[in-house]
Amino acid sequence: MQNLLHNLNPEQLAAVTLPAQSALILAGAGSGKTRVLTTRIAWLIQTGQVSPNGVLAVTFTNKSAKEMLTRLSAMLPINTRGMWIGTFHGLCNRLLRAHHRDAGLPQTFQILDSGDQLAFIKRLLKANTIDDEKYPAKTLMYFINSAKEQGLRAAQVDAYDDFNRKMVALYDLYDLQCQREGVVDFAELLLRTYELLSRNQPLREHYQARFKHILVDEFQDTNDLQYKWLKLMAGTQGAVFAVGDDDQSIYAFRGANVGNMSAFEKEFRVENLIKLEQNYRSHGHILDTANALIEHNSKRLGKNLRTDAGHGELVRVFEASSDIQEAQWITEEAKNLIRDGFERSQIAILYRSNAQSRVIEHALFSANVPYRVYGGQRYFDRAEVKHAIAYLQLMDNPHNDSAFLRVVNFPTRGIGARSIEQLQDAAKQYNISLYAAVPYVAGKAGSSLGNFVKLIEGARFETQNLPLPEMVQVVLDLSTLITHYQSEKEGADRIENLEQLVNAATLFVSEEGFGHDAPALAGPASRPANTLIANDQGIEIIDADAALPTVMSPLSAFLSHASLEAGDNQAQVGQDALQLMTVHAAKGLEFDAVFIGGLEEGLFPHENSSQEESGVEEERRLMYVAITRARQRLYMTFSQTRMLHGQTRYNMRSRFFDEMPEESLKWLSPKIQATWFARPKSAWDEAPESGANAIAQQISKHQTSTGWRIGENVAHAKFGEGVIVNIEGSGSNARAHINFGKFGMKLLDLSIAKLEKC
DNA sequence: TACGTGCTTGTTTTT
DNA sequence: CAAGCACGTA
Repeated sequence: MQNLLHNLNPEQLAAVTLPAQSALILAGAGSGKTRVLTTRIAWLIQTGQVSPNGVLAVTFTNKSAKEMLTRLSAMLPINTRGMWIGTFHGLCNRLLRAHHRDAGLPQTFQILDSGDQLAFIKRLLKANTIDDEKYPAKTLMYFINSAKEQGLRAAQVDAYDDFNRKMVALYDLYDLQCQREGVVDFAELLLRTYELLSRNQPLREHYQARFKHILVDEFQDTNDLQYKWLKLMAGTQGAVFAVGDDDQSIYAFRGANVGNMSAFEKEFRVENLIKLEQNYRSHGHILDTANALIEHNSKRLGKNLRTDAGHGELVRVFEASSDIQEAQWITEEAKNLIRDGFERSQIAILYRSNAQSRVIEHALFSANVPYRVYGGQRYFDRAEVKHAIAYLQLMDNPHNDSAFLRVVNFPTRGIGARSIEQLQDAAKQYNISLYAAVPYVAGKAGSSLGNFVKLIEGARFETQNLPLPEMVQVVLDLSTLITHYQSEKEGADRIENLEQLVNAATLFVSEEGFGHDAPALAGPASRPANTLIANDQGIEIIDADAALPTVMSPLSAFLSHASLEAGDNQAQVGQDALQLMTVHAAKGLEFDAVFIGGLEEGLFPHENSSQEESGVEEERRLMYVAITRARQRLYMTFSQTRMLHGQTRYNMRSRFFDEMPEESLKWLSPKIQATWFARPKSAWDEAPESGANAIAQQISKHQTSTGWRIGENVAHAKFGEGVIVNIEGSGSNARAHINFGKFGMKLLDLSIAKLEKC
C-alpha cells in the first residue's frame, strides 16, 4: 500500500483514500486524473473494502478502458480480465447478452454503428415511401438518437407540431423494425439496459448489491441517459466516484450535459468535492494563457491550474497572410523544432476542422516532413471489411436485413433491383425478414435468392465446430469476396484488409479469452455454468459475469467488437512523424510542442457555434483543451485570408486573443499588420503561391475607386472591428460587405457608415 | 451492371 | 475546392 500511495500529492491522496461515499473529483487538464482513478480502484481492493468484481468502472472510449486495465494490472497482482471495466456501451452489451430474454432481445442481437443506422433509416423511409426531402434521414437519425439519449421512447416524446408528430411516428416505426431484425443502435444499448433494470427489480437489486463502488471517467461528457443509468446502478447504497473537468466538456453538441456535474453533487449528496489543480504537464505561460481564457466562461464550477514547472517560454503567436503561408510557416517552424532536438511524434498540429488539414499536409509533404493524420477511416469501416462482416452477421442472425442487402448481390450473383423489390414486398406482406421471405419469391429470382440462402446456411453448417479465425477464413472463401477483388484493378489493398480480418479474429480470441476449444456457436446449454441467483419470484438470474465467453458465442462477441470498437484510426501510433489532428481528437493527449492553427473568427470559434453564448463557451473550452495539450512550447496562428468551400474568406483574428494575457504572448508578426497587400510586390517573396498574388492585385483595384479595399481592417462605432470582405458599386454608391466577427456580416453604405481605418 | 456526369454540400465525433 | 451521391446512359 505504501507503494500504491506514494508519490501522490495531498489532493490526489485525499481523493484516492476517500471513504465509501459518492464523491466528485474536479480534475484539471494534466492533473493526474487517470492515475487517481486507477489508484483508487487498486486501493479499494488492496485494503479489502471491495473485491475486484464489486467494482464497476465506466469510461467513454475503449482506449481509456484499456489504459485503466493496463495500469491496474501493473499495480495489483490480480487478473483484471474478469473485472467490470469498460465503456458504457461495452458494459451494456455484456448485460444485454446475459439477460437477453428479459430484455426482449434475441441472443444474437447485433449492433448498428452510425453508418449502419443511417442506411437503416434510409431504407425505412424508402420502404414507407416517405419524402426524404421533407424528412431527411439524417434529421430523423438525430431525432431518434437524442430522444433515446434523454431516455425517451416514441410514446414519451412530446410532439407539438405536425413535423414532430411525423418524426415520432417514424421513431416508433424504426424501433419496431429494429426489433424485427434483431438489431440495436448505440443509444439503444443504453436505453434497453436502463429499461431492463428499471422494470426488473430482482435484477436491479442484484447488480446494485454487487457494485458497491462505481467509478466514472470523463464525467462531464455523460448525457442524460448515462446519468440516469448511473443513478439506477448505484441505487441508494452504491458509492459513485465521478472524475471530470467541466472546463473540458466539448461534446455538448452530441448530447453531453455538463449540468450532470452539479446535478450529481446535489442528488448524490456529495460531501467530498476535491479539486485537482496541480498540473504536471505544462509550463507557466501556457497554463496562465489557458487559465485566463477559460475565466471568460460564465458557467464554471471554478478551478485554476497551477504548476511548479516555472514560467517557461512565452506562447508564440503568428499572423499569416494566407492559409498557405500559415501552413508553410508552421512547416518551417516544425523543422526548426526537429533540428533543435524535438521528437517528431512530440509535435502536434491541431485545428478546429478537418478541412484545414489539407493545406498543412500539402506544405509538409512538399517539405518532406513526415506526418500522420489522425481520424481517417477505421478498419472495421472499410467497405470490404463491412462486406465480410455482413456474411458473418447473416450466419449469426439471418434476420438482419441490413447485412442481407449489403451482400445479397455482392459479389454479383444476378440478384438485381427487381428481385429485391419482389422480396421486399413478400417480407412486408408477411411481416418477416428478407431472409425469411426468400421462399415466398417464385421464379428465377426465387432460385437465385434461394442459392444465396443456401450459401449462408452452408457456411453456417461448415463452420459450426470451427474456432473463430478458421470460421472467418471459410467465410472469406465461400463468399468469393477475395476472388472478386482479385479481378479488380485496385483490389490488392482490399484483399490485404480482408486477410487481416483473420488476424483480427485470432487476436480477439486470445485477448478476450475464448479458448480454442470453445464451440463456435455456443448455445445456452453448452456454456459454462454461470452464477445462478434464486430470488423471491423464483426467477433464475444468470449473472452477466464479466468474461465474455460466459455470455456470448465467439462469433457474436467478435461482431459486437467490430461494431463497438471500429479499430484504430490512428495508423501507426508512435511513429516518428508529426501528429495532425482536430482539437477534439487531441483531448487526453499531450505533446512537447503544439501548433494551433486557424485562430480566426468564424473558424475558431466556429461560426455555427457563435449564435448562442453556450456555443461560444463550448468553443472556448475547446480552445482551453487545445492550449493545455502543450508541455513546453505552444504556437497559435491565424491568417488574413483563407480558402474555404472554393472561395477566399477574410476573417478577423479570433476573439480568444483578446482573452489571453498579453504578458504570456509573444507576437512573432506585427499585431496589426496594417497593409500587407499594399506593400510592393517584392514583399511577396514569402508567399510563393501565385494565387495569393492574383488576389492581392484584384484587391488593390478597388482601392483607388472607393478609398477602401477588400481585406482592410475597419472599426465601426456599434459593431467594433471588422474586415471588408467585398465591395460593390463605386464612388458614392459603393457598399461594402464587412465581417464584424461576432456581429456577423453587414452590408454598409461606404458613404454613410462612419468607418475608421484601423 | 458498370461507369460517367452533374449536383449538392460542407464543425467537432465515441460508441 | 473536392467528396460523396443520385441519376442517367452504354
